[in-house]
Amino acid sequence: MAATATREEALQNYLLAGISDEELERLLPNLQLLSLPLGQVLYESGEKMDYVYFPTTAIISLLYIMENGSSAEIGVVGNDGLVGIAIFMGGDTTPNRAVVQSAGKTFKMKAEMMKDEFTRGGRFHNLCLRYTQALITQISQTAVCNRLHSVDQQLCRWLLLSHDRLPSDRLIMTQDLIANMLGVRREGITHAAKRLQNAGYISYVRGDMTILDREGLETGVCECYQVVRAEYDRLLA
Amino acid sequence: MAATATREEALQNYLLAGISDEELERLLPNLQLLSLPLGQVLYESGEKMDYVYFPTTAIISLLYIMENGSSAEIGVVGNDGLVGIAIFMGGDTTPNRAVVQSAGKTFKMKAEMMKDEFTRGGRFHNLCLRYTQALITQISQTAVCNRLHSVDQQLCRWLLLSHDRLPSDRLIMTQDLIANMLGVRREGITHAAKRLQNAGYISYVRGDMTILDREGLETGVCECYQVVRAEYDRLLA
DNA sequence: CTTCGTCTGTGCGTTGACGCACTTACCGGA
DNA sequence: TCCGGTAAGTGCGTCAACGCACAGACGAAG
Repeated sequence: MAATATREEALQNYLLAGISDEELERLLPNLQLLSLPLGQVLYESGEKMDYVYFPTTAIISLLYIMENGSSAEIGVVGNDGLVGIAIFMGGDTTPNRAVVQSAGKTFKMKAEMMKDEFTRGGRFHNLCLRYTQALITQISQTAVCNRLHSVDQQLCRWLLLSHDRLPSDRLIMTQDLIANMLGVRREGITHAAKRLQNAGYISYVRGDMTILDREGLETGVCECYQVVRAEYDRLLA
Repeated sequence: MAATATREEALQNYLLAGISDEELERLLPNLQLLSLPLGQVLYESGEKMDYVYFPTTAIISLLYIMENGSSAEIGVVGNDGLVGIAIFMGGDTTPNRAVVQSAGKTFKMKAEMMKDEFTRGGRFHNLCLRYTQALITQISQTAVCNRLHSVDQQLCRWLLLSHDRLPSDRLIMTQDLIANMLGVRREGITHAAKRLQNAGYISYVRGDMTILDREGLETGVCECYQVVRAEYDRLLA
């Protein structure tokens, strides 16, 4: 199930690919590769984080769960980043749930090892902070988008954010789950997805969605997507 | 206009109050106290940040401005924190505008000095990161609240967040400005504010609002406020 | 005291999203 | 091959928020 990482595998994660050789050598023996099934919960809200995760092909969704059970996504993490920033930011926990949105592989590393390496300073320290700033932009833009834009636009944004982090064009995900992520009705997603399918941008059957025309999706998205994309490119180049 | 800081003045900002004596001694000669008028812009979106600000009695709002001119607040900063996290996070800029929401005083410090002190590690470094995590929670909860809650609830949240950072119970702010912050219609604020005034929680005339009954406001707010409050208390105790 | 500009209040038609109920379509297992 | 469960489609009434238009109401300047 869990195996020590090779260099090539590790480089699939952009953060691990961006640090110095010396740092990577130190981390490699502590990185375990594992497969995550759809729906698995990595952290529960308020729960102490024992591991930090560096996804390669998996996508992780950060959700806030309301007391009444409804939920809304605040951000998404793929091979562009890491799950568990609270470990090095000093809070140890966050009031969010981290759940696997798309099955795939990820590295995990003990929280203590993460803290040690972060404390050394160096490229790893700086890159983690830059990534955190990019994530802040994503969360901020989610807030703005939730306030000002239609479900149609938000679905486009969500599909594009997912596609950026996906190893292929296929996304295994029911409309019901997407609705929970976006914090809207399932029927709202049905309508929006249907429009996108009629336009030829996507196709789907029973929880199996394929992105057919990325550029088409980009014509339907609000500016929020591009703002986030540009910040990720700028900060993690 | 700008004067070097005394120790007592500096302690009005919680971050400055939380660092070691040695660190504070180093910073004091570089802190300038100044008064900020309502509406002043500290940073423009994408603009290089030359200074970091540690508010004492002023309140700063972080806004995203859409291409079409509409806007939405993503977070608010008072004497509990600092404006300009991008300086030490490594990005130097953010796609947000920082604007004075409530006139008052703040310290400012050169970005280079901020980076130097941050790089030393120590309490200051850790406290800045913990503050950043608290801010992330605030932004996240703004996203959730924008998605799931009514204008009435959001106005209560906004008033409580402001009140927490205010030196008195008075808030100089028109309904039109509040609407721009929350990204809703001015009329929506009129209705919500009227209900709160009828309930005896607030009173206002032409841009001069007074909080009369904090506990009353807390009965009308969603859980988002308490989540953010608890994280600030936990992380910055 | 009057005037002008700004802030607040109100009405009304529109709309996007919601809640609910139900149907249709598809898949896998018995 | 049938059947049960799940995913997706649809209709309809409701509601919160929107856009717009306009009417007070207040305050400072002349």
